[in-house]
Formats: sequence, C-alpha cells, structure tokens
Amino acid sequence: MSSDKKISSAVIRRLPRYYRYLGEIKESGIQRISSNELSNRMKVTASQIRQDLNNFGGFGQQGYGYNVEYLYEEIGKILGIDKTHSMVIVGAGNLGQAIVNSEDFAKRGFIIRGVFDNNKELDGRKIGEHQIMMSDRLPQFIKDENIEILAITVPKDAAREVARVAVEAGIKAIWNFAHTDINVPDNIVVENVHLSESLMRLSYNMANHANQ
Amino acid sequence: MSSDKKISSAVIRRLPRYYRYLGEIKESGIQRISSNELSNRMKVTASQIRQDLNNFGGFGQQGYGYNVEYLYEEIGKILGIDKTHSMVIVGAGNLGQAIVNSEDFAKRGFIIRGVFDNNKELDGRKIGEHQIMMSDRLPQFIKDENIEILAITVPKDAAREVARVAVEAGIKAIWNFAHTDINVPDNIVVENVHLSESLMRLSYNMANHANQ
DNA sequence: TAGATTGTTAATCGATTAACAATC
DNA sequence: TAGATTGTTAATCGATTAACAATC
Repeated sequence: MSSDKKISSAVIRRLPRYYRYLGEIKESGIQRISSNELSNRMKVTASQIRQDLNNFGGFGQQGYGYNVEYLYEEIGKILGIDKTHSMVIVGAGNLGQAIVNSEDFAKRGFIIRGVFDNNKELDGRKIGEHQIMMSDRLPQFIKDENIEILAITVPKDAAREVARVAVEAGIKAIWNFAHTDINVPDNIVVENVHLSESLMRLSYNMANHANQ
Repeated sequence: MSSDKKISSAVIRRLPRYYRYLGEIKESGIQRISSNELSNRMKVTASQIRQDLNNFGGFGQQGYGYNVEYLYEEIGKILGIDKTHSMVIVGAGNLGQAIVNSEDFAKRGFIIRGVFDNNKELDGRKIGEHQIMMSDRLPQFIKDENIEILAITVPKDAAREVARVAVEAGIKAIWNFAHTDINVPDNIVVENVHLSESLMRLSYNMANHANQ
C-alpha cells in the first residue's frame, strides 16, 4: 500500500509538528480551524499548510476550514501512529534509560519490548520494568518477538555492528543516536539523532545572531 | 563580526556532518582530500561540497584538493567550537543526566557549569560531579557565571517558564528538548530536539518504504 | 444568497547540480 | 608543461508563496 507520488521529505519533516499543534488545539476544545488561524499559531504560511495537507488528500471544506479532531486523526494515520510499533533499545546507558523511562513514546504507540547491553555487570538489572538482556540475545529476540524498530544508544564504535546484526535478524527501522552514519540496505529506514551536531548548529547560530 | 551574506540553513545543517567526517579522515592519517573523494564517502555531490564550503571562503587549492587538517580546523571555527561555551541543564531527569554524563559535549567545548531541578528531593544530590541546585537559583547563576546556553530537559508544561526566566537573566541560546515550541525574542537562538517527532518521521518512512 | 475558505494552478524564490574557465 | 581539481557561473530542479476559481 505504498503511495503513488513521492512526498518530499520537507513535508514529512513538518507533519509531526502539525500533529502536535492539532493535538493541543483539540485538547483546548476547539473543533474547527482554518489554515489561516493555524498559520498564525504555527508561524508558517497558510499556503504551505494547505499545500502540505493536499499531498495526502482534501481534509478540509471550503468556507469552513478543517475539523480539528478529524485532521488530527488523519495525520496520525499518515504518520503510522494509529498502530503500535515494537521497539528494542540497545545500550542501557543514561540515554537508553531516558528513552525507556519516558512515557512519551509509549503514548504514541512505540512499545519498548526489550533493553540490551553488552556490559555483563548490567545483566539482569532492571530499568523500569525491563530486565537488561545481553546483546548476544538480540537477533533471536528480534525474530521471536517481531521487533520492528531498533534504537541504538551505544557508543559509535559499537553502533555499526549492532545495526548489522539487527538488520540480519530482520529489523525494519533504526533510530540511531550514535555519532556515526550507519550503512544499511535501502529497504531499512534510518532516522538519525545526532545531538552533538544539533549543539554545533546552535553554536553557529549563536555566533551569527541568527533567529531560529 | 556578523557575516555579510546570509548563509542558508540547509548549508548550516550539513556543516557538522562535514566536520565529523573530516575529523575521522584526519584521525585515519589522510592529509589531503578532493571534493570528489569526500563526496564518495559522504554520499553527497562534490558540487554541493564545493558550493557549501565556498560560502565561507576558498579552503582548497586547484589541482590539489583540500588539506584535511586545515579544513577541519576552519569548519570548527565557523561552527564556533574553537571556543568553549558555558551551559546549564535544567531538568535532572534521565535525559538531563544523559547529557551531563556524556563526554561528547565537553569534548566539543560545551562545558556544563550547573544542573538544576525543582524537585526538592533532588536538592544537593550529585550527578557526576555536579550537585543539583534548585531552579530558583537559576537566574542568579546565569548572571554570576555568565552562562550562554540553557539546555531544557523538563516536561513541556514547565519548559516555557524556565525559558522565560533564563531569557530575562540574559541567556543567549536554548537547547530545547521539551515537546513544545518556546517563544523567545529574536536575538535568542533556539535549537529544538524533538525526539517524538523524530520517531514519527521514522514511523512514516517505515510505512512508506522510503530510503533514508 | 453572500461570505468564507479550501484545493489547486501559476509565479517566485531558493537550493542543488552541471559545466568549465582559472589555476595550482 | 600536463593533469588535476578548485572556485564560480549557468542551468536545472524543487519547494514555497501567491492568487483565484471552485464550492461549501
């Protein structure tokens, strides 16, 4: 059920933000909103909002605007968070723990099914309700439990090997926090979170007085 | 010393990645590299590399290429990481701890000078070598210690107030991990890290079999 | 019906890629 | 000098904004 036309990544980058705003607008009890009003809140052009949404179909109604709840639901579907996704974390350091202990991801349907590390001292220790497993059990676990997403929070030197093993075991997507690019086959999705690069951009902007 | 021409944010987004690759190439002992060879490694066009770099000046030499060490240093300067930057963390949860305990940021010159939280049970507890301070001390600390960067790792409901107080106290930049946009004056730099949005993009791409 | 606002086409703007003269 | 490769201009491609007819 792949889409016909290729949606630009610039649009995809904006979708979660629409989703977040619409969620908040919905919570505040507002039932309909025009692209113009949404544009005021989000500081993007109304034109861009209408263009972006129309990549996926006509969600609005002339003379009325958009039904907030409906649009929120539809964007959720587009993002694939109307279903749950199974995830494992490899790397039980601070960052791994932060992800495990956060409620935000489970709330969006990303269910953590296992936490792995290769430090033997951590074997069996608990993070939240998860008992840390040794990394050599990772491939079998991915297969047995049908894990879709691998979050990599190990140091960069270990990251590629973890990715390789997981890909071989049939993982579908990798959420990579290690400071390295990982090379995987084209059909595997990789989403990078490079915190130190983010901080360098901040540093650049600070030196150059730029606006956000 | 602001730059004359405005550099596009697309270029800035790529700079840290150039920096990372050049650092690794330097470590591997290679002394010179052509845009073509770098393009092969990084999977971007050589043309883009040359265009990007030329926004900041001619770092290469016809017939030779680029001196790896020199280019690495220069990009470091452009990014402003030839100097150190003082930073505080507000929010001593898992994510805050992860940032404090990471060596990566200090390595790039981002020095953590204080960790704050408003949970009284944490008052005085230690994270690494940092004693957690209560958030009411934040504004005075920012002034006294000349803090440039505020990392916000508190839940979204508290984030805006923390930002407001810090801006009033003279903070220059905010590294925001809370799931909300924070509105600050134009001269304050904001760099957002919205992890759940990252995960939603991953989810979208997974559903649509896209390449990275 | 009149007013509002979308969906969509057209115009503009910006970013990427290609090409090549300059030059090491 | 000949070969290599940059710096930079020109061409292309894509994304954003503007405009407005369609329509609720």
